[in-house]
Amino acid sequence: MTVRTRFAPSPTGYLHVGGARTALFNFLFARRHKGKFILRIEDTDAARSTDEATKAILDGMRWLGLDWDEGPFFQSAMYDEYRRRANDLLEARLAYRCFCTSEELAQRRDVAMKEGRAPMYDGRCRERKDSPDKPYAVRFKSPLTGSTAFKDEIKGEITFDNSTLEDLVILRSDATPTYNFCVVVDDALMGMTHVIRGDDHINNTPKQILIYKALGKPLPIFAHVPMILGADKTRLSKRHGATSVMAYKEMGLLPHALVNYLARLGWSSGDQEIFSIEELIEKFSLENVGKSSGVFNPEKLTWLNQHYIKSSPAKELVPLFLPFLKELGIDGAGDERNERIINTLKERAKTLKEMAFAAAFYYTDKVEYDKKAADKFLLPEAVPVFEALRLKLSGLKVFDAKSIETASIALLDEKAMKLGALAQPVRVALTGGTVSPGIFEMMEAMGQAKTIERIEQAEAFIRERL
RNA sequence: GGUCCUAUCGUCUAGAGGCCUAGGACGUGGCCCUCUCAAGGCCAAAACUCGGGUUCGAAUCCCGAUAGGAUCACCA
Repeated sequence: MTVRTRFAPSPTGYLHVGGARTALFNFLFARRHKGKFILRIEDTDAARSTDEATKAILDGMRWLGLDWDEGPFFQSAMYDEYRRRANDLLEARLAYRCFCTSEELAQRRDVAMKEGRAPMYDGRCRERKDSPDKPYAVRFKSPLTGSTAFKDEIKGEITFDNSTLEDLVILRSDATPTYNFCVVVDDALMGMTHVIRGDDHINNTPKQILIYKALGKPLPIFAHVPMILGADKTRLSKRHGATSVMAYKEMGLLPHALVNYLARLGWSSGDQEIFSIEELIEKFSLENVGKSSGVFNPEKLTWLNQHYIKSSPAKELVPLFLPFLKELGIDGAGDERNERIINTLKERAKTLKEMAFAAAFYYTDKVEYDKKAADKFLLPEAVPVFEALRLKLSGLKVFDAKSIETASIALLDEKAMKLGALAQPVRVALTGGTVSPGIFEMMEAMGQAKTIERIEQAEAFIRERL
């Protein structure tokens, strides 16, 4: 039997990191077993579901590279099917009509809570023979005795006493189906072999198993993935910083960095930290998913991002980098220096956004000098050095880091200077500040004409200040 | 409150009864390298929640306590 997994978000907001990890695990598991990964949108809550949310989720999935093989399917398009199945259960007396109103139910719940009892539906409509001409909901008839157990692929054997399971509503009084029913009908009809989802669904599982049985459908294998927590060990939320997948895109993260991070949050393969997507697919297994919840750690994510920026060819980084440059008002598209520029910055940028920020000086016409930097390094005694350097540089036929370095060292020898005495003033002349890539590689990336022009500008600046 | 799940460095984790003086990674501190900043290299501090069993032997198995978390809708 070919493996079929699914990711089934409800379109009530953006794709958050928890959902993304669930999607990733489903994706990896399906790919690992050469199966299918299906996307299904659970939009049975008409009031809270939006098209924007659906689009945001799809965008997030695509950005992460979690390609689905079938779907997206929408539950809202399958209402007739759910109703048909609910009626089948009604006819088979595996479900019944409940005429209690929401108000009555709420009131009984309050009383139960007050008296310290479990706020469960008391089943009073279970054996009703009359059928008043009133609106009704359809309730699933849950067994009163015995227990329901399943073997979770991650958590192991889990058992529930049926007496703790209530008769849940499967069709509301407006004839719309409810979640626990839809999931089962869909997963059964779509032939899911593995249901991999957050462990907040563990408590729903026995109810769903009972419905599978009532429907006469085979059970899938269940795997409940632990939650992702914030630094204070409570459920991850906006309080803990960005939770939206796309927010990480905007911060300048590489999608694979997030994928790698998410994969390692709750899953491991020995001591390995860095995984290509192929390795993830090859090595992923449910048995290596941990049982306990994990804290989302932005620092480690950043480290991975830095790692991938560092090790990606500049060529691949260019198209990802340009939009961030654009945000700074710089259109770098088509600049043939882009790859060289990125190469000078790759090792010192944690994010693409940071990289764009650090790269801005390469593209501007004139640098603005940082006050402190200029005061310290753009001094009169630098002028003759700048002039000499300029002369050397303009004589270079090949303007690469190596030649520039050779020429510069020669100059230092002539002037009996140390490199340190040259580097900082040049750095300020070229970038306006005191922090930058190494000056030789930087000059190469900047280009001969522009480098010389900047040194001239610095000389002019110093003269003006005299 | 009922039910369910979980418990190794601050964090992510390795660990499938002796290979554990508990390993790796992020972060932190120190040193080295060095034209600034990074990157890199080396070193360091840092954990088996507690209590009972089982066993010749337990981080690993069992029970209990404690602590966290999840869930209890005509939401998904």
